Amino acid sequence: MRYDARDVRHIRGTGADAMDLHPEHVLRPLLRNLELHGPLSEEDRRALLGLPLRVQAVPVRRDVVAEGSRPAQCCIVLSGWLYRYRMLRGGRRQIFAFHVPGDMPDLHSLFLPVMDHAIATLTPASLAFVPHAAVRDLVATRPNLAAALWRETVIDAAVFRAWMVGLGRQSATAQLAHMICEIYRKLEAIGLAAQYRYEFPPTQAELADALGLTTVHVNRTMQELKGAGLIRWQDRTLEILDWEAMAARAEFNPAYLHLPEREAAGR
Amino acid sequence: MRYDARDVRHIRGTGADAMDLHPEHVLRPLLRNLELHGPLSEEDRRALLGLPLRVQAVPVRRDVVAEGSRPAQCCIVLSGWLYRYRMLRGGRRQIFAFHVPGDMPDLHSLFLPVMDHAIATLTPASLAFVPHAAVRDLVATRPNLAAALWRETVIDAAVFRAWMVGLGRQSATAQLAHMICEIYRKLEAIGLAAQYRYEFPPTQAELADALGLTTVHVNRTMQELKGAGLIRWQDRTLEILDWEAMAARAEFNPAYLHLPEREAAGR
DNA sequence: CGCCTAGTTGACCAGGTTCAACAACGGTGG
DNA sequence: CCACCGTTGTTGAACCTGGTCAACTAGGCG
Repeated sequence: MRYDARDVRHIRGTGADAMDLHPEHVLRPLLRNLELHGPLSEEDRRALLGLPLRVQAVPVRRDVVAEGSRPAQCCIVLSGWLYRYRMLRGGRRQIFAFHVPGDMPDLHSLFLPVMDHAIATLTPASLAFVPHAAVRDLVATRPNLAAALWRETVIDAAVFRAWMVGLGRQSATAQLAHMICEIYRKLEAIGLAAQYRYEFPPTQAELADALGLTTVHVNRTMQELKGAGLIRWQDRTLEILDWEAMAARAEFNPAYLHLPEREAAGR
Repeated sequence: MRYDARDVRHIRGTGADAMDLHPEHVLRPLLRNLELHGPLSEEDRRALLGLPLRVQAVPVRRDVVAEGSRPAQCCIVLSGWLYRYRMLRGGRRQIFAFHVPGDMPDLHSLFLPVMDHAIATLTPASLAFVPHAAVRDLVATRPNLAAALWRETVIDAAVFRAWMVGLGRQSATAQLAHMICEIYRKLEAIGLAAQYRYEFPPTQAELADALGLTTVHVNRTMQELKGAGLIRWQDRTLEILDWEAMAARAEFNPAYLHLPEREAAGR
């Protein structure tokens, strides 16, 4: 679990594949995310879809935004997974969040000029970049969109708190189970998972840095969950075999994700 | 470090002392906070000061906002310390943040209808409550104020991330040292601390729940810092005797607090 | 005076780490 | 086509940071 700085390269000039196309459907997951909490007006939706985008394919394990940099744009995940992390002395690393399609992992950079952490690709990913100026315009003129985006940043913080509980006060097993439950609910909400199965690309080393554990212990903890018949995990695909038992072990209460009630009518 | 639910009472009807006065100076610390990153226009400032406030004194160790509640107002800390926390089965507790004068600890409730954690007083405190409707009006009509408040929520999240690093990847000593450094810089920025001294009211049990440790270990860790001549702590007053050594031990880099550069001219 | 809270100390214990070796796999180049 | 190598995952054994339990001290306050 030691990392070399060279291990993660920056995307500039490393084979990133720029694309100029701007199909409206690329923002579908983001829209779905923003509208989880109530539909946007047709005007708001048009304003959002009118944002100037630069779509770019980024290979696996590249820094998209470096710690200490001063971004002039925000990125939107179109496909693939990203993660946010910070490196410490001695190669230690803490991962703060995983991001999936529809997320804007550096929306906060609109307000904080200098990045206090980095963002990198966990898988090959397709990203859309929007200039800060354009987003600033949008939120200054469209209060409802501003509210929807603000809410995204605030939910982000709620997820941080949930992870803090795991890091500070839960056993390795509970914490890992919690993460597995959380990711399922998040993916399910935007239509990227169903029937308790989803693609789960992190390596055990990445999981370890998210959970504050070692790879060795993640391995053993994962085996415990498998052995107890709670999950299956092969070929990057995770299946939750016993949701109730997992949720109980994790003390998982999805309130913090602030998703719409699932029994409510509609989507 | 076991807590009884009855240990923290809700403020309603427990001797909270309502006041109707509305002196403008009560918002001084909040204004100072919002203007750390650039002055507000005279109009924005007036709009902020024009918010309808209900000022209330709250005794120590009372829930101000309960987990699961649906706040219809935000609170502003005028004096005293608050903390945000979540309880788990078996009396475990994780504290997410300490809040000092000038903070709005539940600003996020403007967007998240149900509280996923609680807020309580760490010391007797004086709070100002503002109806959500009034804040909503404010941010809908005054984009610059909206941006300043949004930034507050986003800095909150940055502090969560710093704590996650401590919880996940630092030794007890480093983590405690980090917290001591962080609080000093925060208080200093709003003029509540200077010369490396400040009032530090948390008990060791509260520190333990913030750091993900036990009171016993907090006690020993604190003695280690004292023994090494790095800090002094008596009568709720903390003094950092060797800032450089503390910052080194904590790997403290204040960038995440997003405070103005201290060498820059001005205030 | 008595009680409650906060802090302190010691002895023992355990969850998770460290170190080391190895297996499985996929990609690559000769 | 296969040898080679890097990455990822797996296992065992020893170790250590921080937890648990329990007892005790020191204030503060009614």
